[in-house]
Amino acid sequence: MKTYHHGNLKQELISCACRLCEEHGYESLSMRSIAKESGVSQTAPYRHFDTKQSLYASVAMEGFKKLSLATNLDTSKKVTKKNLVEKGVNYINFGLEHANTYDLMFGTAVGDFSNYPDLLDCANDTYENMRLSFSKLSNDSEEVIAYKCITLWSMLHGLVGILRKVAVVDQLDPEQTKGPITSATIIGGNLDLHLDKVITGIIQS
Amino acid sequence: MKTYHHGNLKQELISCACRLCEEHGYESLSMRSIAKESGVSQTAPYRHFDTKQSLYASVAMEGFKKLSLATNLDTSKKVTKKNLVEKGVNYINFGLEHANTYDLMFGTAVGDFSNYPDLLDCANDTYENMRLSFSKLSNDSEEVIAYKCITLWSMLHGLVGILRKVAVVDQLDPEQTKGPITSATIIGGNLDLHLDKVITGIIQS
DNA sequence: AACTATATGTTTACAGTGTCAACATTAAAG
DNA sequence: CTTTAATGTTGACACTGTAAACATATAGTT
Repeated sequence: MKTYHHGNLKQELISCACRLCEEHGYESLSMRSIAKESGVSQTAPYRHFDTKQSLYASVAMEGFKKLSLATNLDTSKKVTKKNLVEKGVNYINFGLEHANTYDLMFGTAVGDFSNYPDLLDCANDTYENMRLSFSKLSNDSEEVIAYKCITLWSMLHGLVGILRKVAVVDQLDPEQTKGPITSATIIGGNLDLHLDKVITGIIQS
Repeated sequence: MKTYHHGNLKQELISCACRLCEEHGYESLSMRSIAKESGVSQTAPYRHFDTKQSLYASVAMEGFKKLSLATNLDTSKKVTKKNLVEKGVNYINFGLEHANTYDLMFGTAVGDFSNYPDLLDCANDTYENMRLSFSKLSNDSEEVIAYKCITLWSMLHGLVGILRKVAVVDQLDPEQTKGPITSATIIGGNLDLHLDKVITGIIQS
């Protein structure tokens, strides 16, 4: 029984877009394709999203929610270095497993987040948990904590980017003549150890 | 005097594409627009680029050449930590000043570099200079050097990404109630100092 | 120098895109 | 129950990537 009004179209469009983005990347995501996928006319999405970018924003927002779910620490309790390393591992894994969504969240496609207050809030939550984590770990001033946050986040974000560029990092030396450490080496067994080192350094800075 | 054959079309298409990419981002770059800009028919570019992606690859390659120019150290001489910090600063500046091109170089738009051997070579050069720089700095094994390269590159790459996300980092706390350190603080006077700390940590690792 | 093959450019065409305007139908508010 | 606002559809426009068929100039061979 098809009704003229869908009833829950916006939500379906978003989850549909999230799925397609996740699977094929946001670049191969079209207003029309999600409309078709949702069994609705080509221009129906425009009743819910002014522009394609604002749909992107919604997908990115879902991404930040998932990222928070996957990485946020319980900051009501005490936070240890081990917790922070765990958080880092989870962040990297999220970035690698949801690579296409991650691109949308940290790329330029969405544009200025301040145009999408809800999205900004979600991104804020992610950052805020990291800030709180550091503040539960030691007695640093807010300046130092902010500094450590940026340093760690950069590190994690960069690692996601570089690890994904297997094409750049591993293929740089396809025959392994110059050194056996590839991104796979770090991804494989040594990620914890690597992050432990890095985070130790940041904490002490 | 318009001749039927352009004479140097491929090069002009590339430099045209580089300029447009630099100015407006690769997403707003079309085969047809660069054709028009070069005063040639819509499909002429297809005599030189099988696909839009292969044009992207050429633009990205130019990017890596420029990146190497801006950041490569003279590895015939001894390399100091100071040199490495300088290299880092230059890398960050390149990433921020050529943000749009940087996206193309490190994003997913080009796809697998191994489809574009010339591009792969250029990316290789960039990495190779970093490898050599570390190897001229100390007597680490190739494993350790590779590890340090990935760590530093991740750090730099991540910093470029996060610093650009002023929307994420600064706007996370627009009113500066929680901490005065913003991306601007690091970009401003403290980038050298920051990189010095980070690189010192990497060298000692 | 004449002829041929190849590289390079043009025209035309097709399917897909974002987005707008005009219209249709339903649910909500009075 | 009537009006209004929300939600959906149809049709259209300008733009995109790219393929096919055709045109012209350049390079190579006799």
